[in-house]
Amino acid sequence: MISEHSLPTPVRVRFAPSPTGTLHVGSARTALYNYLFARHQRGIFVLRIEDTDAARSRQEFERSILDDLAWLGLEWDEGPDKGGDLGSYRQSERSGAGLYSGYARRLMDENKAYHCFCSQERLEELKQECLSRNEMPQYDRRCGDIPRQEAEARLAAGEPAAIRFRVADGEVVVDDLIHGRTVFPAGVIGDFIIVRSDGGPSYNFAVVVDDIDMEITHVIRGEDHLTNSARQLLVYRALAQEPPSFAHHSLIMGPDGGKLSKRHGATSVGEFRRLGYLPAAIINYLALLSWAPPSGREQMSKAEMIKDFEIHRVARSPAIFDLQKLNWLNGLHIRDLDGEAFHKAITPFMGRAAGLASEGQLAVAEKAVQTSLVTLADAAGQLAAFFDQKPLAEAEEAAELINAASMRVLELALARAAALNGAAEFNAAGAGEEIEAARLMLSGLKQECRQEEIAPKQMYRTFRIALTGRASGPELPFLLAGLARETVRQRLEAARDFAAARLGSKGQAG
RNA sequence: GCCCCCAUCGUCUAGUGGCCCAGGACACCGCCCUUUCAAGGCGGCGGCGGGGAUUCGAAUUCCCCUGGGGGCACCA
Repeated sequence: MISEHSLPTPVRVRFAPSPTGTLHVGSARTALYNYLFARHQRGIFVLRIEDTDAARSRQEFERSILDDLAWLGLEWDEGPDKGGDLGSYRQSERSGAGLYSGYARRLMDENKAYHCFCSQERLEELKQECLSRNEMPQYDRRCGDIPRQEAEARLAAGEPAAIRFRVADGEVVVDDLIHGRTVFPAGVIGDFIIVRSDGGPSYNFAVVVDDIDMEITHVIRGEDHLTNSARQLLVYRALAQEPPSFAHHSLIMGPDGGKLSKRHGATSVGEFRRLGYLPAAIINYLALLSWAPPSGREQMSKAEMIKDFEIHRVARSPAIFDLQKLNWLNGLHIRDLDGEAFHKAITPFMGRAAGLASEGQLAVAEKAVQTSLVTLADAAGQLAAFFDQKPLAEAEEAAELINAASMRVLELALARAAALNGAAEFNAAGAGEEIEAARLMLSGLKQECRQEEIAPKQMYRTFRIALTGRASGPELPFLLAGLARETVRQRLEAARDFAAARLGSKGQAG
């Protein structure tokens, strides 16, 4: 038994997205598992861009994928923007440098690959034939026995040709770190293309060459690649190279059990970012989607995940994406942020509040919402009380102000409000003290009301409605500290006058 | 259709033959705390897909069925 610590080769893993779209949460999870595995083993995490599909690849997608990965905190050690000793990390550049052709020539020379001149149309017919015979579609090897000289001649004459890998009979065993041993009969695989007729390497070929050149030791990717792994294993064998270890994790499903797609809501990292999710919560949730540490802990920091992550503990079955649990974790991580970090995180979501408010007011508002947010984007709604007072005449709740007790509360409150500092008069550093002062003022007022036999509940409710025109919102001490002293006075007076007017007319009518 | 993978509460999971008439978390419901809404605390509801076999004993091993997922490109 060899212990992990005595493994001679340093672990090298890679995340290899193709820049044909933005970073999906499924891909992000693949990246995360690679990252956690690498960091746990003190290995190297490589980022490689698989852009051999020139028609679909776009520069802007590459940039956005890099952005999202960085935002998630999955730093890579080698990559297209960072460089590294083992070559270019963009397949298009590697192809341009001729890195694949040498390997392809070698396979040709050893008769392990051959030129295929079949047309797209013939291939399509072949597929339909197989299907109609209830067989797994595969190439019939028509070009497999064309003599080398004849092939060269046709090539020289300008006939387009792809290069196919000759799949030998037998079986292919994928030894998987998560699934264990799975066996594919080679017969069902069929000779696959390794070099397209345009000269570019196909996926299954480029990946193997890159992984060899980049000395990748472990390939961690989604289960949708299981059959690709079988093909790639064949290429390693043909090239007489030691293959890496494989691990295929399950895929993420939508709530209805089907493939996770846009109709289920947000699916890309960028969308979650804009919706107000914290990167810490996203990677925490994604990790939990099919992995659990021995401790059973749910909320974890990145460092804790790195410490505990072990690939063999990743579950084998598909996992359904559960937004509610992500929401729960997001709330926990928001609450865990210290003042400065929360300020940084929430600022982009403060909307017009940021421009409207003083530094002191902003500081109070932030303290007021941090304990109750699910997403950062929820802040705007919760902050409305600070900035949009519903006119009392329009507020249904204002009816509760029209009675003697409420009037009395407003009088007493008005008398004490003068002693308060409003947020216009202090800065962020003083926010805590002012909130405390507001708390004190409220408890004094409560005592006073008690003596006059007014229930605290009524006092608080009256106060709240008078200040905001609403029955719910941030805690009163925050509201009091967060509004300018002058605003507090005006609103209390307006409420008193409002109530007095209705009470008076009511009296006259009766 | 063929090949491969998977199968514990609604959801994510713990569980590697006896510690499990199955534990935790989210969600849901109730109670408590409380100036509102949250948060927090406490409690409740709820599951080993079915059938065989092995065994003194099976969620755990094997087989079959069923169900779900993935793959079957000159896409990655």
